[in-house]
Amino acid sequence: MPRKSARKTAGKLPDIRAVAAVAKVSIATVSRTINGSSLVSERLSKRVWQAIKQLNYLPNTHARTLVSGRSRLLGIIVENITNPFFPELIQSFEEIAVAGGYEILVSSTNSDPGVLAACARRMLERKVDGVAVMTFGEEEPVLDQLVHRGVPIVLAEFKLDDPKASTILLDYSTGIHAAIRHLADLGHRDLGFLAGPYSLHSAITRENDFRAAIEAAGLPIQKKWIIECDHTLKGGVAGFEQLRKLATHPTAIVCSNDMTAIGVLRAAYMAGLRVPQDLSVIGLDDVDFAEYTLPPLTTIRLSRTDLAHAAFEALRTQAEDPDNPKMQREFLVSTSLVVRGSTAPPAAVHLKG
Amino acid sequence: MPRKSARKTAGKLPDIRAVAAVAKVSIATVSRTINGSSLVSERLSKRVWQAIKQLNYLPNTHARTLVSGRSRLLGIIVENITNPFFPELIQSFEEIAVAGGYEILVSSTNSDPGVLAACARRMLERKVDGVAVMTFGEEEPVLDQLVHRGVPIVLAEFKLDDPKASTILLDYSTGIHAAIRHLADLGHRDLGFLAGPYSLHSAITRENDFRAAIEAAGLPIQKKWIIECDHTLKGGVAGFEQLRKLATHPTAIVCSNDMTAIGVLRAAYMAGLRVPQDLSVIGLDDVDFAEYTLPPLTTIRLSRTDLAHAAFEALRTQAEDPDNPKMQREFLVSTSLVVRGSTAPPAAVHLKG
DNA sequence: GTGAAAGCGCTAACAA
DNA sequence: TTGTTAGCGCTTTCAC
Repeated sequence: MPRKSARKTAGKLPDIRAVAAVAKVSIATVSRTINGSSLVSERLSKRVWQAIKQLNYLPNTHARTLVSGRSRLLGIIVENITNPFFPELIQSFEEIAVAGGYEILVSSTNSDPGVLAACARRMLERKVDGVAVMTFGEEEPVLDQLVHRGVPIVLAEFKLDDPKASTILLDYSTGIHAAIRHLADLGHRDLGFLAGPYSLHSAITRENDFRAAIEAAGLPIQKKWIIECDHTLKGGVAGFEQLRKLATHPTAIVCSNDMTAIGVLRAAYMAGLRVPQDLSVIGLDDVDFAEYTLPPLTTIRLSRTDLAHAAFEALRTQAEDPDNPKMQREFLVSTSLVVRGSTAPPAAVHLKG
Repeated sequence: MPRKSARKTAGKLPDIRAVAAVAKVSIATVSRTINGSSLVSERLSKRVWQAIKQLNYLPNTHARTLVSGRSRLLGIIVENITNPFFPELIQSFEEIAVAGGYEILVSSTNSDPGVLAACARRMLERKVDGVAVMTFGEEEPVLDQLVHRGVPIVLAEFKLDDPKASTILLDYSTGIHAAIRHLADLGHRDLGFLAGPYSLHSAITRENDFRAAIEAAGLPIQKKWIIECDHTLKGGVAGFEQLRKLATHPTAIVCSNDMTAIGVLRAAYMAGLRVPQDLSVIGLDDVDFAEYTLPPLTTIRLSRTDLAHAAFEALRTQAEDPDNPKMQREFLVSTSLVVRGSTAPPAAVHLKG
């Protein structure tokens, strides 16, 4: 038996040449067929597809990327995959990207700039066609790396003056105003706010919108009732306890995200306070979980699907149509109030326990 | 100005040739330096690293993969990224993989075999060095694709007779026995079990271990108190409601996972039942969340870190040392009981509400 | 419409 | 120890 044949049967995966041989065409025709070029006659195209099926051929993306310069890989960097908001976002992003013919590379930074830089570097090595930076802050140093190499990026809540960078603006204001109005209508006047870590743009924007909404509602702002937390369950517990130590207490607490709110629910329970009778609580995000807390959480919904769509769209247009002069570079995602069981009219007992 | 220089300044990324030119060595030496070959003299190595830094050079992984045949990419396919268990697993897996010089490709199938097949195909195209299939069931059809192409895989709770396939056995038994003993010691005799979907190996194993533990504790098994749910919050609620409709009720419910248990907590609350006074509840997984439910959930811990470690180790050894005859192909991850606030001695009122 | 051939950026075998 | 060179599997001119 000739050597060549022996080697073939020995398990080498079929390549484009093998397909070409079986279909009795050139490798160029195989390539064109796979890539849907209109220049291939139906007759040959049919033969090629048949050969592909017969050999169970899978194109090698690395070879493809090497010559075409496009990897069809999109990076998504999130702040903390352990916060349910992000898996839900990743899930949407993956679905949309895969439907669009892309693969995704996921990284979670835990708000560590070093980790973030390493992620960016790895994504650069993998020649991603774009990166969605969903860290909501601390991204500036990394941006340079990415932008400098001409990789399209999309950021949340942060504008960058570079043609390759897009921004998704989050309109928290609508949802937060609705929340404050809801509370005011219920009769609350004393509102606290458990903020996210100030290192995040989102945390700052949310707090500002809270303050603006309070003023718009004609209510007083109590600075000591605005406390920086860290967007985690534990942080929510800690924030609540800090609030409790004060001489006076709010009758309702708005939280910068759902995790914080769920932490508050827990801490209030431990302190013997009933939600919503003794204390009203509002979250932000509307993670899947929010519907199942005790009591079900009233919260401000931020659609992961919308966010994922905007991120993908921004990246796709940048990657596939980079020279379009009137490309959309700003996207807006809105928020809305979802009323559930954690809000009610205020009672006499305020955080007293 | 010569054309070449103009082109360079025009933004082409530095390649290995550029580094070689700056360092005044051959490209082979650059390659050796990057790959830590011991054959490079310190003098040249230093020059090369300096040139790399100066040019801000990043090796092209696709070119590397193409010639070396190794992508340093590991796939991880999970059942449902929306179940907090999985993000925590992915997080661990990513950390370990990155530390080991690998990148990961994440996919979530939502228990859809079609999606799973598509994932596997995409991973094959990307030439992953291995795949961790953490779907706990329904993986057989896909296995063929992967195994047939010689890609190392690691499965949870499913043995495959192929030299490239490893298995992680989960010892639920220890944790479940401890849980039943805990309940028995508290005085419970009437125990229910909300199972996972029977399409998952894990669900079946867990239920079997529950039955075995009940018998071992000398307690009666009530078949009607064993109900198939689906490992989701909603499923937990539904399972509880089904249980409530029965003529008699268990005083304690063990759940196949934490999501189910949290659903039960929610449903019990809605039904006016107090946990743990009126009903004891035990989960399985010990997701981060479990500590923050109301009341904090007593649960059987399954370490994500251990699981991630085992998966990575299995894949790494298969990828890097495939011919080692005495390679470990079975790994064991254990479970243990974590007692928190959702269990207490039984009261007279049983699920009556 | 189709094919031949030139690389994409890198590793590894072989020479020196 | 270092350099030269032949591809890895594919896309994309450029001829025909």
